[in-house]
Amino acid sequence: MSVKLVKVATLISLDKEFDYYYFGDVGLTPGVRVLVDFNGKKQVGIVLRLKDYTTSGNCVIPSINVAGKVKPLKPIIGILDVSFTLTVEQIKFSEMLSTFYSYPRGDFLSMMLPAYLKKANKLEIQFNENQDKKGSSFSGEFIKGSSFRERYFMWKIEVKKKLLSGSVLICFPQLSYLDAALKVIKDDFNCRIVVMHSKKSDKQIIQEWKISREKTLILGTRLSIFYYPQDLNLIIVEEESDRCYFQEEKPFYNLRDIAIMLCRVKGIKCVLSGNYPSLLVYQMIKTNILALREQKSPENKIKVMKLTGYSKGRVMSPVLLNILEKIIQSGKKVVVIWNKKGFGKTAFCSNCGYVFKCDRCSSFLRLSLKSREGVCPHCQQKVSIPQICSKCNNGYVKISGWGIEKIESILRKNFPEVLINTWENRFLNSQIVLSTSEIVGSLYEPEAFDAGIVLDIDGFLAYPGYHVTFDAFLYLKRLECLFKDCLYVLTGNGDYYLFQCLSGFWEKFYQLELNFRKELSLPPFFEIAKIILRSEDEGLTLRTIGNLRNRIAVKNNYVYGPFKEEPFKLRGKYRYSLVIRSRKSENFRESIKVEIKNIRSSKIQLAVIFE
DNA sequence: AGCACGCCGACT
DNA sequence: GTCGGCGTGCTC
Repeated sequence: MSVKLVKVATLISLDKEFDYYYFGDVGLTPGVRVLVDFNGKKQVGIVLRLKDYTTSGNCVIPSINVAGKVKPLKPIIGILDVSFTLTVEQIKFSEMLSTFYSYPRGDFLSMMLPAYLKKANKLEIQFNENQDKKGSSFSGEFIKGSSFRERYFMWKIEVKKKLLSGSVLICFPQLSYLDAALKVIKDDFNCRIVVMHSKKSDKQIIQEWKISREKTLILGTRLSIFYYPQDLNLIIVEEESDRCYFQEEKPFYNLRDIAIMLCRVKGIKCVLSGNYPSLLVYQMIKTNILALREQKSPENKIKVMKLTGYSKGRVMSPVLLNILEKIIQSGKKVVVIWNKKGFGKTAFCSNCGYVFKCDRCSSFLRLSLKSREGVCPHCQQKVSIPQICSKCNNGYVKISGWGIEKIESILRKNFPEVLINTWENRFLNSQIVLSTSEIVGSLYEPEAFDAGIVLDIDGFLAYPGYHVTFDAFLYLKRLECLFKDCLYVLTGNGDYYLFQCLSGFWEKFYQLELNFRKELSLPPFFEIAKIILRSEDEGLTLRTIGNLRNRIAVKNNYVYGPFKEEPFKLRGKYRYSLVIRSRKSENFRESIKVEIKNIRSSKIQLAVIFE
């Protein structure tokens, strides 16, 4: 029996490894979870490496030198795995991620373990050998198709082939997409299918983790990549351009980047799939890092309707009514898209001007005229809207602005014979349906609507931020796929370059947008970090972000803010943001992370968006 | 991540 | 004087 020196990684936010000792030869290999006494507490750690301990002098208890002092080592308290939890490759990969994102390895190891395995629970699975399968070589491609079904038929054969000798991971940006896709996919495969996402309980996740260690088709959201099995053979990233793939909380990763990195490590294929690529992926296509496989889209379905004169700025314009009239007369069905639920935008007292709001958030309520009630879209809190103002007891409460219910009621007056409903209350035979942008998620699989009319794209474009134009392009292009005949886009800014690029050769828009980004020193040519601090104490938040701003401004000339983040108050927390711009450099992200490390007050929460 | 230690301002 | 918030450093 020999004494082993065991190098252990903790699951806390640290890169350091700690030494423990262990008497014996069996049961310990890299990747095994062990229980150790860490800082007086029992903690789960991962064995990184083992060494034979050679006694120096006549010490019986193994010890090490820490800063010149000899410290006795603590023993490994227990071994939690029958074989191992992480493979050697996975440990190495956590180190790669740690380097790439300049964030401690412990955070990535922690992502790789299901919650159940982070606690001192035994894992009784016997894995054969800790040897990772490697593919022959990395390759990447972008598959461009207008609907999920279309893209699916382009990569389905590949998935079937790869499943014969390993596992395949298909990632989705949101749960609703995953659910819709599962319906399409599930009957085509007779292998094991596992679904992985954060809405599942810890118990469900560990269950799925256990059965997905080999030859499994895994469908999941962004976290699922951290649970990849060692026989992973192919990764598909659906709707690669979706912003949901970026995690705004530490350790700040983007699933698309990790997917490509992992495929490189394993020498397997990575398929990015989507309606349109992100700007970054477009550049990767242009530089031949990714191949492009494109389903030639059918004829263009977007019609830009310029609003001028009387119609400009109006929701109920003659242009809208004319289009509806034509569609209804031809016996077709149409969806009108307006991005505000409820009856109106604000409820306020016509006497004292008091605006009714949720007391935890500063955003607009979803206002119902019938129940005279407002529901907060963020925290679901209900606010009653009285007839007479409850603040001044003297003045009618008015509901102003436009919501889909108001549009619905006015259209009913204009088209009394037509069946008009909101999206939630639609019937199979509804002729006009009023919907918010929720239609994009729920109609991942197109339904039987002939036409769509987008009413509020000008409102969308008015939102501050350099990427609204690009986002609007992706949004309209996604909507375009949902309708059989036509998508009408009503705008008062018909000369804006976005509207010139919605039909014809799609790369034209990418070229123009990239030119603007280059001229204005914006991503993907420059880097941007947006830091958002939030806490219940507004003064503290502002002070902290002010200090942060000053510290960053010493080294970086391009610091903007603090800004009030919209919504400013969210679930009782006040939000301020900073925007930092920098030339592309290796250490930009790292320098930001160094600065935000100091914000560790339990009161203040932090989000960072890197672009 | 927690937790201890130590510094500095507010307050009976 | 001392209580407590919070910045800093450490964990084998």
